[in-house]
Order: sequence, then structure tokens, then C-alpha cells
Amino acid sequence: MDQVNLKKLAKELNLAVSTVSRALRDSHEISPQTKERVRELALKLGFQPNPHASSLRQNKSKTIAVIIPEIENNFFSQVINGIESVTPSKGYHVLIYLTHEDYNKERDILQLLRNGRVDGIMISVSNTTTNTDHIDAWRQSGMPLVLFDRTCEELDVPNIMTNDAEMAFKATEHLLKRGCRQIAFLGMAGNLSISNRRKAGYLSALEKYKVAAPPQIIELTTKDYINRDLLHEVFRRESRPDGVFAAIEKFAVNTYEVCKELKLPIPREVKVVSFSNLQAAALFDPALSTIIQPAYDIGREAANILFKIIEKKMLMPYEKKMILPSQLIERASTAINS
Amino acid sequence: MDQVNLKKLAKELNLAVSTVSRALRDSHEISPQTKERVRELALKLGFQPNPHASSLRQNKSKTIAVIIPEIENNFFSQVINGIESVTPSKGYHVLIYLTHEDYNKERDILQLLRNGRVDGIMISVSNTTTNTDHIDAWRQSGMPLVLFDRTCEELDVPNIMTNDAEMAFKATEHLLKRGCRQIAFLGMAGNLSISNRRKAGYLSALEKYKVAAPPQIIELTTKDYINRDLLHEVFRRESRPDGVFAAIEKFAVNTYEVCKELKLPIPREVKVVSFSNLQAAALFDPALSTIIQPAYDIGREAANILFKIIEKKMLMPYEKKMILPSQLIERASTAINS
DNA sequence: ACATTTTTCGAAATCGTTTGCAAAGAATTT
DNA sequence: AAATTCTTTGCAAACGATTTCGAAAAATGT
Repeated sequence: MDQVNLKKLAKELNLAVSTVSRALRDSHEISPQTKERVRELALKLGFQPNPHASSLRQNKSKTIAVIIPEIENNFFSQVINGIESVTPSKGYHVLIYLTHEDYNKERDILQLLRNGRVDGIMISVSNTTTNTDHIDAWRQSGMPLVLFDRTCEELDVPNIMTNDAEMAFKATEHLLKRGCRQIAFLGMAGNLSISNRRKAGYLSALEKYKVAAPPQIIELTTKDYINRDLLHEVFRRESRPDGVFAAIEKFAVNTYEVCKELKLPIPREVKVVSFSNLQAAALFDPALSTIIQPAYDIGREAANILFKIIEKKMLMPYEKKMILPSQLIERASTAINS
Repeated sequence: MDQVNLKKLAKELNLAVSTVSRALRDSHEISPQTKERVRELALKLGFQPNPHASSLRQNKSKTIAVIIPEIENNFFSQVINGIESVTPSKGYHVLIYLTHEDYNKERDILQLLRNGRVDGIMISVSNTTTNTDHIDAWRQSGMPLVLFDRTCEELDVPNIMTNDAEMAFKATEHLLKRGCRQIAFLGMAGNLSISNRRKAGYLSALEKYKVAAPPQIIELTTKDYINRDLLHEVFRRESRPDGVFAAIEKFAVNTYEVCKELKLPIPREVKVVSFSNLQAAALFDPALSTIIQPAYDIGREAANILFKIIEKKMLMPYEKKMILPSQLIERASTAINS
């Protein structure tokens, strides 16, 4: 074991372990000269304090957990990027956990982390999560917790999200203004907060303009082949949609695929607008009109709030909601028929 | 502090701490009856062993680190997904670190982790990494380490990658067969192993067929605006490329953007094929011919090998290389001019 | 010169778990 | 019956850093 630890440093310097520890933590009760001696040797030997010993003693892990449904998703990747823009400067480490949209996994992960492994968690709930007891249990035990994007507004916990309903309204309004009258809403099956907010925006736009056919709410899944089958059926109805508002990027892709198969040209026969953080949306055939969420900012701000709670600079009750606005980019997929 | 620990369990059951510990770890030297008593109370009180204490005592963290250049990249997202398909069943946790293609960050992260925080690391080096001492130092200290995709073949460390040169050859050959004679190679600046392998495949295809103009090696960066400027210049040369082989997905996107601006229709004026793990490549205008890497498998296999090393089931010298083949999907961006 | 404060450092306890060793009792063998 | 194993449990020492407490040494005040 050539591991260098405090004891070895102390022996080498003829000092007590406690002195070395204090010197490295820049304690005021150590003279500048000894501090310098200690630091020099520590640097020379490449001393790195054992994090488990520190964590055990100080009862803090300098680690946070990020729990998300999936990672093959631009939105969540960008969120992680945003989180990582904060953590290193705070000296924190980031554990990643994937629920794969499975409530049981989500519950188990939260249970697994109830032992001091992390100082706080950031979570975006799975679409199969209907019971929020596991999250509330975490909150009640006083552990720092922040929800983002897929939030649970009924819980007394900080929520960082975008203006889903407003943007859904705008997207639907956009389709209406481009002449659509049979507008379908493609939402995620389950009881997700974002789906509900986006659905509400969609409905209120239809309500306000009163020119369109009744709402068509279509619930899709995480499985492409199921979605394609369902959309196939939808686009063969006599009241076939002439406009599609996809609440999830993947569903817009599914729509493109099915429209291509059914030879329904976009935007002539069907116009499409979607929540999406895909950089390449502008290169689609046709270019996809998107609502871009500030994913990076959501991650960054969620991390900032979590650290405020961890550092006790923010106590309950916190400012519960933080809403970062999205942006609607109009492209060819919702162009007027020429 | 309502935290339940071994001491509390022991007191409650009138047992020694060591007995409780052994009972929970299902040691053979504890009677079935006491085991049952202990387990029952542990479950009732929701006991979770403190991981820092365990890690300190056992000198293992049950954690691995994944170090990648960036996360907003389908390839790396899919790799992480593959890694995560292995870790939970092993009882391991995954820390994520981003180097942002910065050698200094990469070096610092490796240094930071030299203290037992993790039991092993998986790394894909940044494109600014020319010196591999930091990686070799890690290897020399006997810490389990696996490289994937962006490897350092000169190091005596397991490398998990795809058949880059072969696929680059095929892609270039594909362009040649579709009539291209001025084929440009878009590679990442720096001295990345994958860039070199892909470049070699490109060159050997040109060499073999001898029908094309001399190689045009264009080195791009991580910054879109720089790439676009450079490509603008390239496509205005008198010897303008009629075929582009992009070694990185992002560069294909840049090419599409510039060709659109310059009104150079793909595939008529320029044909494009690219390494890419973008699901939506088929929806591009025109659909992009891609070389799809088995990213998920790379992550999974890299993790499997790392765990073999960690569990000492595999000792040096290991099987050094593992090569998982990619797949060329021909689409409209390399179609014959009609 | 003596009393008091301040500076600097060391000894030891602590965090919670694991584990080598000892010991007591039960079961088995000689 | 004595000697031996085997089973089951407890005691105490780790692991490495932090921190409380106290002591010696130095600086300051009277």
C-alpha cells in the first residue's frame, strides 16, 4: 500500500496528524511556516484526502444524484450539461441514475440513496410514477431535493420547469393560424405533470379560437413501434388530423415516419410542431418547427437551488417554482401551403 | 439524529455490533434464528448501512467514474446507457465527469479521483489530449481502467472500440462507387486515435481505387461557427469536394448547413456520409447516409471488462483490444444523381 | 518579575462498519 | 469421562480524516 495519508505525512514531517490535517484545511491555528512545510510535502507526494473518511466524519458526501427517466434524449443530456456547469466549482460529484420510465426502479433508487451516499438529489419523475410517496418520504427526512421538468407540483419541493402550458397554447395557436382545423395532441401516456400542462395549453387554445374540430388527445409510449402503429391508425381515420402538436420530440419523429409511409406530405397535408431540443431539427425534411426548452439553464438553475438548500442558505419554505421560458421556432413543417 | 446504525440495532437486540453486522451480511457463523431477528428489525427500522464507513473499512467504493468529452452527443449518451445496463446489477454507482475536450480538465479529474473515491474508471479521451502520462500514471498505480472509442492504443490498457478504419474505408469506397472524385475527409483537429484510424481508412480507399483527386483532409473543431466558416471556404475552392466523409456527426450537420446556404444540393452536387448515431438521420433533407456505431454495446462491454478487472477475474495482461463492428446505412445523401 | 492572554501543536475521541481473535457453550470424538 | 471439535457470539482493533480539549510555549500586559 503506497497510499499516502495524513499519518504518513505527519511522520515524515515530525508533526501530529491533527496538525497536518489543520494545515491542509488552512486552519488559523497553524503557523504559516508549518502550513507551508505541510503543503509542500503534500503536493510532492500527491496527497489526496480519502473521501470516505472525510464523508464519514463530517457526515457529508460532496456528491449529488441526478435521477432521470432516460439519457438518450437531448433534453436530459443538456440538463446534465447544465448541472455539470455548477458542480465542479462547488467541489461536488455527480451520480447518474436512470429509471427507464419505471416507477419501481425510481422508488428503489431513492430508497438506495437514503444512507448518506449523497447530499441531495435532482429528479425528473418517470411517466409511470403516479404515487409520490417515495419522493415525499425523502423530503420529510429533510434531505435536499429538487424536481425539474417532470415535476410534482403538489409536493412542497422546489420545481424547476418551463412555461409548458403557455408554449403549448402558442404552438396550438400557431397551427390554427396556419389553417389547421383538426389538431391532434400527442402526449405521453401516464399522468406526467408536463403532459398535463401541455395538454391544458392545447385545450385552452382550441377553446379560445373555437374554429377547430374537437380535441384529439393521443397517448403514445416510449416504444416506437407501438407509436407508429397507433399513428397509422390515427392518420387513416376519416377525421384525419391536419395538424399535430407533439409534446415530446420522439413523437414528432414518429409522426414524420408515419407520414412518409402514408405519403402524407408535411406540411401540405399535415403540419407538425413539437417540443424538441434537437439541434438538427432544422435539417429535417421538412425542417421541423420546434419549441426549444432551456434545458441547459434548467439544469444549471436546478443545481444552484439544490446547492442553496444543501448549504442551508435557503430553508423551507423555499420559492417553490422557477419557470424558465421556452422558445417557439417556426420552420417549414408548419408553413402555409403554397 | 434519528439515523439508524448497527449500534442502535445491536442495543435494541441485545447483541454485539459485530454480530449484527455479520448477520446482515449473511455470515455462516451466525445462527439462523439471530439472523432472522436481526433482519426483521433492520427491515422494520429501514436500516441502510452507511456506505462511507463500509468504503473506508473495505477500501472499495462500489463506484466507477465515466469520463467523457461531452454529453450532448448521441454516441456518448448511448454509451452511458450501455454502461448503466450493467452497473445496478453489480451494485455499483456511476459518477459522470465531462472534460469538455480540455486536456487540463481531464488530467485534473484523473488526479482528483486518485484517492479511492472510485474503484475504476472508463474514459474516452479529449481531442486536446496529446500527453497520456496522466492515464499511464493511473494504470501504473494498478487502478482498474478501461478506454473506449477514443483510445490510446500505445498504452497497455483495455481498449473497446469499433472498426473505424474498415468502416472509413467502406464509406469512402461507397462515395467512390457513387461517382465522387473529389472526396474530402472531415476530421477532428488534434491527435485523436479515432480520427487517425478513420483518416487511415479514407486514405487507403483513395489509394486503392486511384481514381480520385488527392486527399483533402479538413480539420474541424467543436465550435460550429468556426466549422461553418471553414467549410464555406472549402466549398468555394475551384477543386470543390463532390463527396464528404464526416468522421463526426456534428460535421455532417455543419456540411448540410453550409451546403444549404451555398445552394449546393445534396446529393447532386455533394454527397455526404458520416459517422453518426442520430436516430433521426433518416428524416434529414436528404436522409443522411450514416455509419452507426454500436454505442450501447461499447458501453456495456467496456463496463463488463472493467468489472472483470475490478473483481480480479482478469489480470494484466488483458486481452487488449475489443472491436465491435459498425454498420453503414446508405441513404439519400449518397444516392446516384437522377 | 509575575500574571495573563495568545499562538501553536498534540493526544485522543469520533464517525459506522468490518474483521481477527478469543471465549463460552454445545456437540462430537476418543 | 476427558479431549476434541464445532457453533455461536462478543471484544476490540482497525480504516483515515476531523475535531474537541488541553497543554506547552510564546507574546503581551502589569
